[in-house]
Amino acid sequence: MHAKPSEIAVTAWARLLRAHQMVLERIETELKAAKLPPLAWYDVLLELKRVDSGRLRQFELGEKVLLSKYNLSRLLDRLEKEGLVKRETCDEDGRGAMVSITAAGRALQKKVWPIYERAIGKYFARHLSDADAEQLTTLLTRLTQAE
Amino acid sequence: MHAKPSEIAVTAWARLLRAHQMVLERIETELKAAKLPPLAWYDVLLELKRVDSGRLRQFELGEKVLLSKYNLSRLLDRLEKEGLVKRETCDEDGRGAMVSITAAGRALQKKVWPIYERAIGKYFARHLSDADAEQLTTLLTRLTQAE
DNA sequence: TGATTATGGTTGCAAATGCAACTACACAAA
DNA sequence: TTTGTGTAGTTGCATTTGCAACCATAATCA
Repeated sequence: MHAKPSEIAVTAWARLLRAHQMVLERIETELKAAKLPPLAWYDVLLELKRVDSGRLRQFELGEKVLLSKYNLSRLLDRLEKEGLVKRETCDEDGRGAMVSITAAGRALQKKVWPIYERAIGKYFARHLSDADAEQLTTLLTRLTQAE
Repeated sequence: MHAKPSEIAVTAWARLLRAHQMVLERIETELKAAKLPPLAWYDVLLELKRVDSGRLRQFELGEKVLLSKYNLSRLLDRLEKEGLVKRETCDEDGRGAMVSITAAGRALQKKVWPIYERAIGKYFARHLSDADAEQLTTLLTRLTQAE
């Protein structure tokens, strides 16, 4: 059974929704103005770049970027069409696909980051001290802990 | 000019994205399981219900729920088709539309709330003390301040 | 082994979203 | 009055999302 949330908590949730919407919308607008692709593209490229091999099983990638599998499937279609990632069959698992980042993908990630970073500064970080940010991280991390 | 955000801040932003995605997805799933409409519907109904008159100019509503005008326009089409809101022409401004909540709209809002509330408890509030929630509210509110 | 169930991934179709262009009215200036 | 500019809201079209059904392989178990 789950207790009714306190009013305070409900307010916090409402604020989370609004803050997210507002900041994200501004950042996306900034990217668009710079003729860059949407954040989801960046997100995928970053997760791939982060691993040494530059490759992930599609479902692992999906877990990292929190996308439904059909959504990810089609996002990868688009990225692949642009030559940013490559899909290969997976040797260990006949069902699976390995997704790897290409040189063009790495290049795009590098190109987007400064603009994205600036936007994070402008619409998010500017309003928070480092101590604030740390606290926020702590609180939010609690929400994503399993169960 | 805007300073580069600190690493701490970037981490906080990343966590905000993930926490939002995760919690929202769970809550929406809960609503769907209860055969209820998506949160956006609730959001609109709630804002209308909140004002004494039960009526708002469409653009005011848009500001509250942070929806682009075309998106709101079509969301209202759907709500109106379901008899949850009513659009009337605005006497004071010939361009404008007044949106008012109907009895059915109020009823739906009332019906959704307990399920939504429970879900907030289960996927959000449960992880936070009241003090946490209050802090979170403070931090997030800073982000949505004008400028 | 063979039958069943679970997992990884894709796809057809319907609904929702984003963009840009549009209508209609309001307000201001000349 | 006319002319120009800004604001409220809608709409056509292309893209993206969501759902449900699907295919293929893996894993489980009798």
